[in-house]
Amino acid sequence: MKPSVGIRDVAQHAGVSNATVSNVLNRPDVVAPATRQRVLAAIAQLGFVRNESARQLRAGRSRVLAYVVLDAANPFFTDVARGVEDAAREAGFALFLCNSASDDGREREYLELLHEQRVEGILITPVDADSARFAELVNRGTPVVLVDRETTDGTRCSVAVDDVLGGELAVTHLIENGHTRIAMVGGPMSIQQVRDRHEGALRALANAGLPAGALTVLDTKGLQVAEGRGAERGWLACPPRAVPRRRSAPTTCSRSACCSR
Amino acid sequence: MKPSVGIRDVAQHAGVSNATVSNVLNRPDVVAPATRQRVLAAIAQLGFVRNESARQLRAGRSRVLAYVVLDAANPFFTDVARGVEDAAREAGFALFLCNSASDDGREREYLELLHEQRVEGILITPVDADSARFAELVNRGTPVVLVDRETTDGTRCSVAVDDVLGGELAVTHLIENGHTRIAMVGGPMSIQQVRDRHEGALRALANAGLPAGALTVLDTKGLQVAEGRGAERGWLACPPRAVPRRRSAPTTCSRSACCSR
DNA sequence: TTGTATGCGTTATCAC
DNA sequence: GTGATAACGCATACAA
Repeated sequence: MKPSVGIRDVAQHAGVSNATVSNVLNRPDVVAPATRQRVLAAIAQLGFVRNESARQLRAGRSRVLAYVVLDAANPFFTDVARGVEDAAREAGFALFLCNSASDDGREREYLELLHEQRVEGILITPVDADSARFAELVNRGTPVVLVDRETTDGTRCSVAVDDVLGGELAVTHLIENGHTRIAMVGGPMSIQQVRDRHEGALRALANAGLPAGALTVLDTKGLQVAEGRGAERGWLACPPRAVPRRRSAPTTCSRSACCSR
Repeated sequence: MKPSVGIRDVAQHAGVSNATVSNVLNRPDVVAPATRQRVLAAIAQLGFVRNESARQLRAGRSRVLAYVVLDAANPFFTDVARGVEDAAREAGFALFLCNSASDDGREREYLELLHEQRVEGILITPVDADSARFAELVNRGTPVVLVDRETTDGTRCSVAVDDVLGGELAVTHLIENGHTRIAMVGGPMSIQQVRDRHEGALRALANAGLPAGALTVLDTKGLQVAEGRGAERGWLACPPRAVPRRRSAPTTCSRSACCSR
């Protein structure tokens, strides 16, 4: 266990000042190529690793985002997480995943932790979208985005799949292929997303001038009667790939009807 | 966006010194109940949230662990993650989940980030268990535990399911119930875990004095031929519940043969 | 029991 | 292009 090598050690080893080392770390272009090489060599040789705590304390920023998922075992959320991660990476941010496991206490603890860590932003699929907790964070200056959830007053940032549009697209597709007797398999209707898809399906029928009776709804009550882990966790196997982008232009998901979340 | 309220603001608002505030935060027992209440009130009123960067910089510790999973969408890993999280919580640590997505580059980036963050310990199911990366971390003083993987020289810490024992238990169970013609459905044999289970199955037969021929192996080549997301991700649906504890006393998993990882 | 003073490792502002 | 130096916010001896 090496006695933590700092920026000063590197500086000394390279025969420069600590400021120069900091510069090759943060603004490599401002330091002479020769010295830069020397410093980089010293860094490699000493195995220096920048202390983020100190950096963050001084610099203010953290280059870290967090996504608090409702259930790390739900494929929907892991898919979204994957997309979030990709986007974060591209923007030069790292992503920490936290699993509230649908537990309000855990969620609170994680948000507190993330707040203390001063992460740059938080994505969350909350246990309760209307929780007062988010206001505090936002007031402190930490952006919070609700994922696949909305506050009832619609006052907070959120991204979500447009399930109405999803249902509409699916049924429109069938209609365009000449089908006139269509079944919607899904449920239970107590789930907002399922209701939305149903609404979309009906809208598609209306658009095509078909009677509402053309749609047979098969309520699977999936979440209640299915057995095994899936049911326990509140989902059934399904492979949606689309990841929501922003509120104003929701991504459509042609398979939206397959996933409970 | 409030102008970040610090420990000094709290102190002033409570009419005490910053040291006292720090004490009620870290050693509440050492400060007089009256002042403690006053400080706590000030904290609540001002909405003070301790800056972990500063705390960590000064204190050295971070109270954060990390688990780098190979595939956040694989139920096996989410199950393990859940167990890790529970244990971490109980010990007063928070857990950050990172998803390498079986990508060596991502894994490297996350380890670097975690190193910079000076997390207290790292659990990881690595892309390559023999990677030289772990030595660096361990040298620096960050404990690293391999999950469900081992180095070929067995030199590094690891926790893993004892698949040999799993296979043995499963087949022994069948034998004890009077079965003599047994089939093992699983594969491909190129996977270490599958081979281990097979070995365990054979051992069970031997123990019972049955010929090896009593076991029919049905190699499903699951990971290669299965279609859809599961295959893509390298797993098939399965519900193991057991979580490995420590190396010396591996948890048995009666369903171990159902999950590829 | 509480206050004063110092330093953690880094970044940023200046002179040089 | 580079070096000295002052914060950042908190924890902790040590003094009061």
